[in-house]
Amino acid sequence: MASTIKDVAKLAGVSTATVSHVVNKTRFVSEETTARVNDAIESLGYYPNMLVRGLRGQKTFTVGLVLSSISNETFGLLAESIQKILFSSGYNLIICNTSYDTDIEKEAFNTLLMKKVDAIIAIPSNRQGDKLNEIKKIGIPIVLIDRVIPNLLVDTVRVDNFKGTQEAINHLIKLGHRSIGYIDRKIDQSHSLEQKLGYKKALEDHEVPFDSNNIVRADGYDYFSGITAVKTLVQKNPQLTAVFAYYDIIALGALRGLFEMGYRVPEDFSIIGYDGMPITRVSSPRLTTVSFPVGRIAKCTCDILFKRLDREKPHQEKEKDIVIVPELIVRDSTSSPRIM
Amino acid sequence: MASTIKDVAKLAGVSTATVSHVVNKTRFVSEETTARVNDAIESLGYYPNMLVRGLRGQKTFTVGLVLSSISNETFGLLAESIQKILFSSGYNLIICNTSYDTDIEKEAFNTLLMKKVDAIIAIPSNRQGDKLNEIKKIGIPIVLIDRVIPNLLVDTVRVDNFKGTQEAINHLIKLGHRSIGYIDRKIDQSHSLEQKLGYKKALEDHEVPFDSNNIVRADGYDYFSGITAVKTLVQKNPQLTAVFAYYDIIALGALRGLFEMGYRVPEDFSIIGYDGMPITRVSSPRLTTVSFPVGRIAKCTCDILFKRLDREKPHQEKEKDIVIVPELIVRDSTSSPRIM
DNA sequence: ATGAAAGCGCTAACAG
DNA sequence: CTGTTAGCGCTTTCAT
Repeated sequence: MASTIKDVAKLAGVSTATVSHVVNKTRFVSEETTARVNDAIESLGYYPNMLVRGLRGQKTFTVGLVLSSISNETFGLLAESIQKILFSSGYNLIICNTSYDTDIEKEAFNTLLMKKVDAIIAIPSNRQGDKLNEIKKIGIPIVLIDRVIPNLLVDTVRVDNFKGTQEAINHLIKLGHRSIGYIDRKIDQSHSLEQKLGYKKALEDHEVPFDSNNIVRADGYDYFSGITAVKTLVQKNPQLTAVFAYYDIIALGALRGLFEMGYRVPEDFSIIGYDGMPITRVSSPRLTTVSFPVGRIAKCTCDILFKRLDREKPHQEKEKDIVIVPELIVRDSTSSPRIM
Repeated sequence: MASTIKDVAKLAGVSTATVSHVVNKTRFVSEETTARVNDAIESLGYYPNMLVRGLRGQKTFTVGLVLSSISNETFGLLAESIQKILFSSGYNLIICNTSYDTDIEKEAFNTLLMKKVDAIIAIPSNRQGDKLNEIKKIGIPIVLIDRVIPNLLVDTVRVDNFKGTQEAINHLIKLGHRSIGYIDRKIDQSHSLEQKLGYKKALEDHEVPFDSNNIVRADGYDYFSGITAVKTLVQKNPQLTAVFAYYDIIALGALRGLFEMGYRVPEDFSIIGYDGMPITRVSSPRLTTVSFPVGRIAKCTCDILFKRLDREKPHQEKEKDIVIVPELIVRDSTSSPRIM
């Protein structure tokens, strides 16, 4: 039912070559012929097939994005920023949610390869080294966001989670906290390991002894996991006066958990989250957090991508490793501890 | 650099037909040959080109999704649900954010047509009737979510926003409120008009006079627009004791605005939002709202899609019009008004 | 100023 | 059990 270049050519009484040239303005066609062709296009509802175009001319103008979950507000914002930038340059985005499942993730990469995307952007799990290396060998540009994978040399835009967390903990220590809990990710990822290192460094710098009992792992990535985690933590260590969570949603859960346990925040307990999600402005008290600079990340990522996509020899250049330093956003969930 | 079926055929010493049949298991190939082909595939890193496959066999296994903004948590959740269902059936999703811009929206539809998607899912603005009619004529299945467009007969999965809002207002009236503000959308859309009708009906049923002064429009679709809107509204009408907002984020802004004006919620003022976003569980007080049943919507949408995509004559069947009734979620932002 | 035709990667009908 | 080949929609030389 959808019409093709042939239909247009026939109706306009010209060759397919002429139609092609009218559509792409790629060589001169007389005004009269152009008009006839355009009329035919209009009346047939002809839309050129970009996929076939990519067959000869290489590019498909499609980019794949692989991440765990787009309903995570931060990732949603990031995906949206990237999509907008790409779209305004004529590219489309195929988004694949992996739901934190390594098999789905691998399948996602495979599908994108079969869809012949021009490039892949990923926030992958750390088990995907082999697949990513394979993709790199095939010659598809890849940009990793906020992840570092051992033995994999690809373009990377990452957030300095070490510094981000360090600053957050510094803030707590300066306020007078000495017993600072830490809610960690269920399964280690490069970014969460960086965070933990930042936590340790801040303690060390201020000669606060590190105590592994102050660390718990949240069961999941949602609000309720945060509630459970903070309760476990505080029951184990009643002397804690503050807690850092690796992710805002978990921190908001912790806020709720503490509320349910009868603590007031920030009077009795301080909380810091991580990612600077818009939602943290809405909680009560508003959450102190560390920004995940979505806009800058999207921009850097697309800049790298465009460079790789435009050049003849996209792999001549050395791999980029852009590091973005996040900022501490101090709000109302942190204050000095009460004198006991 | 990416290898093709020819490369594989050459390396395995067979014809391209054989490779194709091995890949698609579409006719018997001897064990030995199969092994040779698979070895070649492996060592070349061959990924079949799905786009070209679609050239002959019709389908591209790609579906387009057009909506205003995927960073809206509700839409993010919806996009994610849809993506997951489609992916598990072998389809990919191209997501286009329109940023509430009609021109971008039109461009998005055009691009999807050129990408030869098998179907389009959209939550469009109400100005897109012509374009959608054109798409329908071309023969691409379309499913509209939560929007009704005049003079356009296509499959639709919609939420009964009339009933949803009616119930919300009923709830307020039963609590004893008589002076109920209404924060409306900046620009009318079918769903917001339905909401307003539900508001009016509830008032009418309880013989509460309708007063157009109780309605304001929020400037934008964000938190801060909610703050401004509620302030305008309350300054104009100090006798109000409750307010309904067409969208949770606006309601959360209203919550903040009232707080800044010195009102306590729900003691001095009741608020109801709309969409049942996860974020509404986190505010303080937790927001009473009307659920937008994302899971059911995604399921229905994909069911319709699969039916259209599987049949030989996908347009024989009559257009579906599925209506989903949302539920009122009563939480802590509503209570009886104080006796003046 | 325009057309004819080869070829991109793949599938499927036909041939053997 | 496997190969040959036409053709899908389009671009791009080459020709006129």
